[in-house]
Amino acid sequence: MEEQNKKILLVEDDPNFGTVLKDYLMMNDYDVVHAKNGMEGFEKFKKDDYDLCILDVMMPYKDGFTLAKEIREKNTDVPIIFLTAKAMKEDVLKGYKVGADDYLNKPFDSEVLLMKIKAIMQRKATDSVADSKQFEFKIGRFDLNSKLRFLKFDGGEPTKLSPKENELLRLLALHENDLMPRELALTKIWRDDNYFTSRSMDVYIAKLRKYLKPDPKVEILNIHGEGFRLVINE
Amino acid sequence: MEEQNKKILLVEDDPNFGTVLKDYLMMNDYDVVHAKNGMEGFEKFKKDDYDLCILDVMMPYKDGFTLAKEIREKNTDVPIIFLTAKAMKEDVLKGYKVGADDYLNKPFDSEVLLMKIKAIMQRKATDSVADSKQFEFKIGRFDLNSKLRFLKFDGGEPTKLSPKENELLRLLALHENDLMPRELALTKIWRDDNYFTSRSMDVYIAKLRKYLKPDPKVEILNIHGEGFRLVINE
DNA sequence: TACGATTGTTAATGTAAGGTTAAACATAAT
DNA sequence: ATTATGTTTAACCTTACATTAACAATCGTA
Repeated sequence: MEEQNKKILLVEDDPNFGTVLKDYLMMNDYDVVHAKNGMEGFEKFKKDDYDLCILDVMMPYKDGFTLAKEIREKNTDVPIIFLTAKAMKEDVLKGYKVGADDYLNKPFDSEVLLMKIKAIMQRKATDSVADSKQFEFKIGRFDLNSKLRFLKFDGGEPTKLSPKENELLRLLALHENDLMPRELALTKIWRDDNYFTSRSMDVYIAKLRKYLKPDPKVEILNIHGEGFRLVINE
Repeated sequence: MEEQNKKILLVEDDPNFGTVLKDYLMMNDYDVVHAKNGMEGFEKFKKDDYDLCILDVMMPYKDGFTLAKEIREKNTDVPIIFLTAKAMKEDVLKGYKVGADDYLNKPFDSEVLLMKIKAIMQRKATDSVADSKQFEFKIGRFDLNSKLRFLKFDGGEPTKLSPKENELLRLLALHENDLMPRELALTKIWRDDNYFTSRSMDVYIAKLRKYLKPDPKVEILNIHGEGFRLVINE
């Protein structure tokens, strides 16, 4: 069987540098789509599935961080590498907050980039495959479609879920009847674990409980100090 | 209950820098073990489980890469961050080859390190492997699920247990029919052995006895001055 | 058997975590 | 700009938990 090449979305406004980098990556057996700015980058991202995004931070109209945020709203898993002009601390911190997997200061050594890409791809490969491609769940009399972000009761009219509602319910469903640790949701969905994100999560738990009320057999239980449990009673 | 802190192995030969870094990490709620060289680092690594290793590259006797290799032989999963004196390409490449998750050039911003650590831990949190069997016990007609913290009698409605109740009953179950020394529970659960914690433990023993009353064959006996015994009579 | 030390048990207290609602804030859509 | 949508923060209340105190019962042994 032939290995499908990994797909990379490269968003870089400098046409020369962008082209060179694209060619270099393609020489190393990656499929590369090159977008010249943030707008275009987002359009291309929506149109296809990528294994990795490489985003320049400094771009006109829409900078890399803003783009990353938009990408994260569509897809919480895709790895992101930032290219920054200089090692600004602010940039780095902002990058990690948006969920960067790595960042690189320009100019950088292309071999180093290659290694970083390899390391990240490897990480993704070893990440539990189980939760990566699961987007449809049966929750008692509900059907959750996590890709389209809606929840159907008895096959009736779907309720639309917000991104956070959706992610949280999906995480709970992935751990059905089992503990879903607070920390897991906070690091995966909120990307930060502090008092406020924790309270925010509680608010979302309350919202989900409301959505799930129509089926009395479905409950979200709390395990004090640990997390929550989505239980389907028989 | 108190969150279990993440454990970090820090191997850094510069005593000043090492101590400062250790303190900084500990201030940010990580448990840090500081080894002063590669040898010591490997010894410490073998003796305990760590969530992350931070290795200085430049060290006498055994450099960071060699150490990383040895660590990788024992454990293919633990994340490793390298600290390098300068951004030498060779180092960076070598680091990734050994399976580094990230690397940082000295001097670096401590906040950046913190973000990197968070990002890595977050990645690992995804794995969430549940070794269920260590958490389930049969105690006479009871079933204790120590992960979800509940106790079922004859498969009926589960009783919720508090963290301390749960831990204590679990310890007793681990020593079923055998002595569970006071001191063990106090050091493992209360992390302190004094008059008050001891009294607190007695209170919890009383609570457990109440929970276990439905099955007359199950008792918690006291061994004066020694500890307690969870007995299942035939 | 008498006394101090240990254990059994219940209740009171203080603090932390969680439940819920609404307002404030932020951002995207129109 | 205005509206709609999504998220965070604030506020207030309830529940859960651990500790401590108080007092009774029991043990071990002098």
